[in-house]
Amino acid sequence: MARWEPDAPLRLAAAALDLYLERGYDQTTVADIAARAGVTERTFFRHFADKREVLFDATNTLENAVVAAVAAAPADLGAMDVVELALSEGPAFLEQRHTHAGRRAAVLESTPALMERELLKLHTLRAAVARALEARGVAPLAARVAAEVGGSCFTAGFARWIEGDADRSMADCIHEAFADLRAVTAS
Amino acid sequence: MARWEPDAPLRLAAAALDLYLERGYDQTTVADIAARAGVTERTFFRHFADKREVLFDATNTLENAVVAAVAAAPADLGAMDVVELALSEGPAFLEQRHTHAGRRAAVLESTPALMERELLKLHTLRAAVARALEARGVAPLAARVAAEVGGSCFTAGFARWIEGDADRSMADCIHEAFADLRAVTAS
DNA sequence: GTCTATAGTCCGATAGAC
DNA sequence: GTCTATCGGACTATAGAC
Repeated sequence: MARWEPDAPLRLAAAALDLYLERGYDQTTVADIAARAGVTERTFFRHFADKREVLFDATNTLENAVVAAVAAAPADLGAMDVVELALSEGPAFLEQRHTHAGRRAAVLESTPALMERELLKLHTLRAAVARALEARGVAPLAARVAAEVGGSCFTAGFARWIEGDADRSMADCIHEAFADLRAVTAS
Repeated sequence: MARWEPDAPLRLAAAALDLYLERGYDQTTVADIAARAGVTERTFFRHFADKREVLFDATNTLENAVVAAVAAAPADLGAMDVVELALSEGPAFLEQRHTHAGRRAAVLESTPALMERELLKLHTLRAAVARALEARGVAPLAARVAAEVGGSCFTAGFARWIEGDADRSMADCIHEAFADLRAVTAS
């Protein structure tokens, strides 16, 4: 018999999301989260830097996956196509988590403090994509533009995926956002 | 003789920027800022919601100015041209504050907590621009794309203005960023 | 695991301006 | 009298230090 229940970070993240939804972010204390997960307050801060970061484990994984996908894209693709491919295929591991993503998005939307963190993560994601493009030989300015615009399409497509029903794939929704952009900018 | 020195918010904002530069954001307490401005801690929190907000007074003014400029733009301009005009002419009041803007940007860049807030403000600015465009009759999707892309150009142009010497106008730098975008997306 | 500093809130009191 | 800006102190929670 183990001395502790395993997967404390997982239980903490689940407890935090539940509580943020039930009673709101501000009305939830770290002590509440720790108690529901069956650990002490101190344990929470050992796994997560602060009360916000507990909702962003997948976001950090996402960045690595997308950067890897940029590097692995076929050599003959243009910068914008590389970005579209990386941002639609890279985060494939999220496809299984439609319900979770929706619950998480609901909390973010109603909590400016969490939205701030989300925007910072997306900002560093764009910067990482720009660097990965430059590593492929894309000119710095073009890399930055592609990363910025691609990031916006990712956000828009992801939002559409969450709002829709579970049977539409995230990759489809993101491709659709890129297609919308092309249609609008063509005119 | 008044009971207090006037302009407590101005003195607080100046003291905060100075201290954040001198010893860093984390190493500065609200009590430090209040003491340097000659008021109490309590007064700080009446004027600013939190320790970050003290650097964002101008940002809030900016949003109003840009939204007004969108509404006031000539009726025959396309969405993207309206955005370029509003984001280059709207914030004219910042032209006088090149030095201040540079000092502020230096603090933001080295302080993630402040960068988070900055990104949130830019996010709400984009959303406000999109709404203002829709009010002009621009289709929702096109309005959102124009606001997103325009926001990126504004950020890029503003950064260029800060890095350059004081004699280049902010409006010029922002127009240049829009021109860069057109050049890149044309190919 | 305990202790402590700091952020941020709430209540009330005070004093000048209008 | 009303409005507004200040100050004082007590209080909770976050987050980091020891």
